[in-house]
Amino acid sequence: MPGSVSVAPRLSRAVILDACLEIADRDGPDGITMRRLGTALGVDPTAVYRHFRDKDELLRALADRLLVDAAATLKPAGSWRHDLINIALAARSAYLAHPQLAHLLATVAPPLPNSERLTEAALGALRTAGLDDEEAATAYQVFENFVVGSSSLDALGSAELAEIWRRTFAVLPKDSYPHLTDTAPLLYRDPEHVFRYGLDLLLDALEARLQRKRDDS
Amino acid sequence: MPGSVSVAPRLSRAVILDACLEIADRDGPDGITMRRLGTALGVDPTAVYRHFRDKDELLRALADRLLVDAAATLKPAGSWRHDLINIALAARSAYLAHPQLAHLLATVAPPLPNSERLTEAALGALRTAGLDDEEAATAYQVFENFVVGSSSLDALGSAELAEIWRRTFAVLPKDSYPHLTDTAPLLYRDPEHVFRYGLDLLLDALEARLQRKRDDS
DNA sequence: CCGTGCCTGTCAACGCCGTTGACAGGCACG
DNA sequence: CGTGCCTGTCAACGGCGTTGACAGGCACGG
Repeated sequence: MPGSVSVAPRLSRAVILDACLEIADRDGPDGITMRRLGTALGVDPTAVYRHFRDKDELLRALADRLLVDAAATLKPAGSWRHDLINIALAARSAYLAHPQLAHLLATVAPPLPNSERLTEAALGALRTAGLDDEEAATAYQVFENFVVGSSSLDALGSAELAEIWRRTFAVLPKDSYPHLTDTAPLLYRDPEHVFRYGLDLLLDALEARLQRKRDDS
Repeated sequence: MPGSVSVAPRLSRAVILDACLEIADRDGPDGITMRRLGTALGVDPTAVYRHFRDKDELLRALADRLLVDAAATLKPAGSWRHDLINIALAARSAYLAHPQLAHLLATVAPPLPNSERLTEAALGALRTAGLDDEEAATAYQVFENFVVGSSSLDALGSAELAEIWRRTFAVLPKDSYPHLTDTAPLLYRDPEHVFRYGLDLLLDALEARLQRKRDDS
């Protein structure tokens, strides 16, 4: 009786991943459940196992899919600084497009083809800027940690959560927490601005180091 | 029959949290399960609910406990730069002491008293450095994102995982991934060094801004 | 034309999870 | 002595990921 008349139709990795995105956007990341996935697809939950070995592989594929757009928009911008900014913003937008899945991106193990393309571009920018391999590798990891860290933290911090923190801070005793009570209203207001500010700090410092290196020689 | 002779003994929040730490170190973060917790404590799993409303509150308490040591070692070091370095290292060590729980620290909602003490200290350092409230708040968030992001990413990246990434990179086609294949052996080798390098970059940039601001006036 | 075998979806079941509600014993206190 | 709270027990709920046996449809070789 079930699936009786169906002639050609069936699942595919793409269809399943689409359904995952819908569910994640609607129910949050923990809403992605084999059973719900089955219901959403009008299919027995275990049918998914014909296309993905297990939930882990499913989530890995989902993570890589999130980076497709980011990797696609990569174009050299003329200066290493602008290249890095573009890469950072592209990666960040992938994280924030589906905030519920950001943690996934930070967690997941290789291979993640589209992530590799972003890494390549960033490393290229740093090397053409003038850093030797050793320092380029180090600086890249700082860059990655900052972009991935900031973005996934921003993704899981909602406006409500920010409000909770501010309230918590505002209520602290003013004499033992003078700075916190003073600046509480200013915190967690504009993650985008914080991100740009931090990125500028990092790039400024890198430029200064390159300049100093040039002066030395 | 069970618990027959027991006169005084019982659970307490502290004992439960100790057991959580043991389990997490042994079985990973997902190993913290009410049932396993019960077994480890020689007690019915649901007994824990007499001390914590639910697992969420338990994990929040656990997260705050991880920060106790970090908050306890806070001492003004004489310069805002050293203060920030100390705060960063203290927070980082809390994350890395129980790597399995790092993600928890980044995720958990307030109140987290010991986290608030760290925030207060960092904000104080930035304000005494000479930043106005607005910029101090922004810079603090950059600082927080960098420290928390780097540390929790480092915590979940093991030596084996790093090796997997390096291998993945090394195998990529050299003509489309020239930079990645060149520098692959240098990546993910020494997170501690990367962290210090990144921290220095941020602090250098802040110092430069302060200097420029001083020159302007 | 038939038979064989793979591919894909179905179904029932396993063991784990967090959490609830009713229950029971021990202790403190009036 | 009685009362009531505090804490641990127990059975049960629904949901989870995953497995293995099963069934139908299609492609392909004889």
